[in-house]
Amino acid sequence: MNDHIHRERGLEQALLLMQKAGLKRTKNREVLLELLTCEHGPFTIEEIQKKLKRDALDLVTVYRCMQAFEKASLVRRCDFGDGIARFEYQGDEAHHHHHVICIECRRTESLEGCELPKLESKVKRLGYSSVRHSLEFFGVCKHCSS
Amino acid sequence: MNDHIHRERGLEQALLLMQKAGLKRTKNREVLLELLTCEHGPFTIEEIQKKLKRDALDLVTVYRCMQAFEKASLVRRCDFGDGIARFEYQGDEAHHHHHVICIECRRTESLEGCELPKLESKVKRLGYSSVRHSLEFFGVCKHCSS
DNA sequence: ATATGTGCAAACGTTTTGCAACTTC
DNA sequence: GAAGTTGCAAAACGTTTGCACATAT
Repeated sequence: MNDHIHRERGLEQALLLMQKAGLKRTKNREVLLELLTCEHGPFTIEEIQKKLKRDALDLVTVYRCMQAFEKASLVRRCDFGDGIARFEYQGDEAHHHHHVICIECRRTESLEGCELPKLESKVKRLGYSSVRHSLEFFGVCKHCSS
Repeated sequence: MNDHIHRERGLEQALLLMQKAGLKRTKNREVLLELLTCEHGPFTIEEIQKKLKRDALDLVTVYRCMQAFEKASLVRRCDFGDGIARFEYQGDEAHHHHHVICIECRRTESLEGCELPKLESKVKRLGYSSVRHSLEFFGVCKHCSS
């Protein structure tokens, strides 16, 4: 189906971006990028490893690949304030967005849109370069408050 | 001087709030609150302990007090994405604000103002309760970019 | 007198590092 | 064959927990 073809495209594109960044194409990285381009959520390192249990990647390998992917801007690191890093595929269009995190069950949703250019330019006026920001919402979701 | 008197006031008020929250007034907590009401920045646990070296608080004690203070809303926990918790005094007026963090030297500045009520209400419409958000800016500061 | 706070040591969970073997280009 | 990647074991890091002793109300 169309959907299936899109996924293949996404993966091929990711692999291309990866090689353009000087990273070698290995089986491990193929499997990792396949997962990340197909499933959306931000995942912890452990979640990623568990989802790939058939391929039995070492945890350390997942860590190192995520670091490499992050440096290559293939992946975005999300910090939800619980001391566990999460990663999310980030194609060529940056597609900047934020998340809502339930402080009880840690379920997450994506939030489209984000209008805070004022603060951003304030920061630049303060003399900072390479400015980026992270905005996360925390709350108790429907499932947990009932 | 006036400034000095203000500080005393701040500390007395903090101690009052602390006791109102059911926490006992101990020498350790006095010293901690004195530091937190006088100096502004968000501090890591280790920074706090080092600044109080004369009083030689155990690291664990600092951890536990900060937890207690956070629960009592005396202190705000800041997560700057480097896996190290930071704490900042937060008087009775919540005085909501954000920070700019230099991604090289970790120096921080406070940012007044914050207009993102739209996203906040979007989150509430999604069914979340007790919604809070954290917004942090990251960049390379003047000192580091030269 | 009771509940709360403290210091020390030891554990915890996530992440990083060292190194020898292996794979990609 | 040179550079980069992997798995394993071990370390590092910030943080939390258990427990006996001390202190505040």
